[in-house]
Amino acid sequence: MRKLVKVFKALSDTNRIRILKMLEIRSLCVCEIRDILKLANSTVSKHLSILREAELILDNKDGKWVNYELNPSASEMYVSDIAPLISKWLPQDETVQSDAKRVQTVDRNILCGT
Amino acid sequence: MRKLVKVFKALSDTNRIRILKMLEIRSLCVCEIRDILKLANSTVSKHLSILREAELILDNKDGKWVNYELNPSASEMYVSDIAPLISKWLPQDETVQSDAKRVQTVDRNILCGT
DNA sequence: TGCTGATTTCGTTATTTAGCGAAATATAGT
DNA sequence: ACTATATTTCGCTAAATAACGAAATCAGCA
Repeated sequence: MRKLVKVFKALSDTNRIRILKMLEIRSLCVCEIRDILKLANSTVSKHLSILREAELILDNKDGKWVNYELNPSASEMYVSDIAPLISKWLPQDETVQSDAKRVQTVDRNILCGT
Repeated sequence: MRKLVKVFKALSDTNRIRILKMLEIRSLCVCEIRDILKLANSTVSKHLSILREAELILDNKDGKWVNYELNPSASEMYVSDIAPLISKWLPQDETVQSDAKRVQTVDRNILCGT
């Protein structure tokens, strides 16, 4: 029960839903997400830790970057069960669609180091 | 998106999950739920209004009682999509099981009027 | 080692939420 | 109309949450 509620809490925030939808496209680092969501780094990092605590995503260190990706383990709920539902319930959400475009073009090497 | 987040928020509370699981068994009034959850009437009423706002449940007036039931409309997410997932993710949760027993025996005519 | 840059943690603030009891509302029966 | 009772609304408090900036951490590189 505790786990279930933790997952739903993780899902009950617009920015975290946007992050999950973006990670469906490809894995991203904190500063790429920060640039798209227009939030402070620390805020994005907190959202990511909430999603990680709920075991919805994984983090992979790659040098100075941390790549976040959807948790692919079959035993986890999100990818197998929830993600299709969110897609079903969010048909053509404008924000999600514009985020998706940004994900295609965003480049961590240009973004960061500001 | 707003609707989606509202549904997840409604689902991200242990007492509200318990209420939904109980309503899968039969419709209940506020005081029956209050007796099982051991919360104040006003608190239960608030939880029910959150679930109703998310369109997960419906209320039917029946004299002085208000019967709450799962929203059966096929277009609504909970019954068709979420409820099966919760059942899958909450196999044999102790609290849910003991709530289910209480639902069988609880009687509004005895409970209320204290 | 020391520097730079990406990320996380810490401390703070404003908002939201869960809970309660008391007061208000609504309905059934006298 | 009056009373009893089920439910909702209101006002409040305590705890949780989202956001930020500053400070700390961590990895690569000179």
